[in-house]
Amino acid sequence: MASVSQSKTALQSRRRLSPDARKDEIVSAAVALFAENGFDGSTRDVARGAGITQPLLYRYFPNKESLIEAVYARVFLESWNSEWDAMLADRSLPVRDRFQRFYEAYTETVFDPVWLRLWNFAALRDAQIYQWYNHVVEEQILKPLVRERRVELGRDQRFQVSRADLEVPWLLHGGLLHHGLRRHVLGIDADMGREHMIAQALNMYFLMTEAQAG
Amino acid sequence: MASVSQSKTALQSRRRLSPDARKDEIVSAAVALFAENGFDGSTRDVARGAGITQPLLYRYFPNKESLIEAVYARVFLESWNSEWDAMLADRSLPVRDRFQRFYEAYTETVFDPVWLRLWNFAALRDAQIYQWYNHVVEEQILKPLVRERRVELGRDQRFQVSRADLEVPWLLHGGLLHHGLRRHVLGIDADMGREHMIAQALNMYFLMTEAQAG
DNA sequence: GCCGTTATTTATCGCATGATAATTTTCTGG
DNA sequence: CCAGAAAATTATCATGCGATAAATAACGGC
Repeated sequence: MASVSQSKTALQSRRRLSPDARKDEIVSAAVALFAENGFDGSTRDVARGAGITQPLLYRYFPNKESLIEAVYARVFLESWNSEWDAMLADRSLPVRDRFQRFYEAYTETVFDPVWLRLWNFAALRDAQIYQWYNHVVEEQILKPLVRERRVELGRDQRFQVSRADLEVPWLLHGGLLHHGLRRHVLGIDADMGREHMIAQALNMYFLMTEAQAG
Repeated sequence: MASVSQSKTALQSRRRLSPDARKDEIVSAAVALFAENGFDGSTRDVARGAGITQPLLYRYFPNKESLIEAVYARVFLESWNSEWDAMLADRSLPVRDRFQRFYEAYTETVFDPVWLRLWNFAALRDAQIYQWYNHVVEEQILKPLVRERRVELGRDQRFQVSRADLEVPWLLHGGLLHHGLRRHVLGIDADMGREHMIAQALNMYFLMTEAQAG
């Protein structure tokens, strides 16, 4: 019955992919499953999602932990868009506009339920990745915000950005992230308020820095 | 060997507690374990923490899910301190002072690693408890903030507090919670900045409402 | 078109899990 | 002080888990 064997091929996906392609599919399945069920999701369910048998997974990852690390890499390491750096540095626009645009793009990535859930699961099980990503946020987003705002206000730029300078930016950045989770868990409709929430956060920062300057 | 039986009694805790007391001990053990390992922590580990055997747990809870619900009740339902309502309503103090005090007390409870971790675990597995608690925060904290601030500014109090009025309060409240998690996961030292962070958040709200008023 | 490399599957292990039934032990009321 | 209610333990089951070894089958190069 060649037809059976063919329909079988058609149904249970093509076998014998290149190692790289197979690995990618496994990671994709793991991302989806772990985002839903947390990192305690089983390797059998990952395999089912990838359309393969469970032991094959162990040809590509020596153990479950290394699969989890691959998920981290896919979702967190690769989530930073290199265009964003240019956006934040573009002094042809006012700081407020730059960061409004940036945060609209950034939250489009970061408010994705998959990203949000994995982020929270990861924070609860692995302090290291949380620490690393917070460092990235601080260096790539919050410190540039403080610096660019100083430039705009014509203030002395010789001083480094201090811990105290970052308190308010962290408060607002955290508030936005919290809003993302809230709106996902509560099922808040579509985009209602995302841009506006960002605008409010920036409003407060600009009001605050203005008050300090004057 | 009566002495052996006695030392045994001393070591492995007294048997035959009253049902209520035993139940409380089980829930306490579950709170500690689930906060650390998430709700996938095993019933055997809960039992070990409570100093009992695992099947006994099933005399007090028909299944694991009902134990989890008991943990929710212990940590979330019972976490609201009734004195707080009085604090927020006490018009002998300026709104800013009232909420500064309140948030210092509130974050003392809510920045407890056990509370923070369980809260995040719960949000990821059970939208309902998250929804319920967010409603409590909105009704008990954020709406009172908006209303009392209106009174202080002598503005029209006939209008209900709208979704838009709550955007900024939510942003700041979320920012504070985020700060709590951050400081726990990153192991930030002691109380450094907690009061100051609260003051900053309130500063921004008051600046914002002042600007809108003027 | 076969042949060997290797991607993939089948079979299986040891262990941990949630849950149940039967047994034992402890405390209390008469 | 002892009898019985019930608190607690021991023994056990079925299932699901991460992981490994052996068998099979698909594809590329000659």
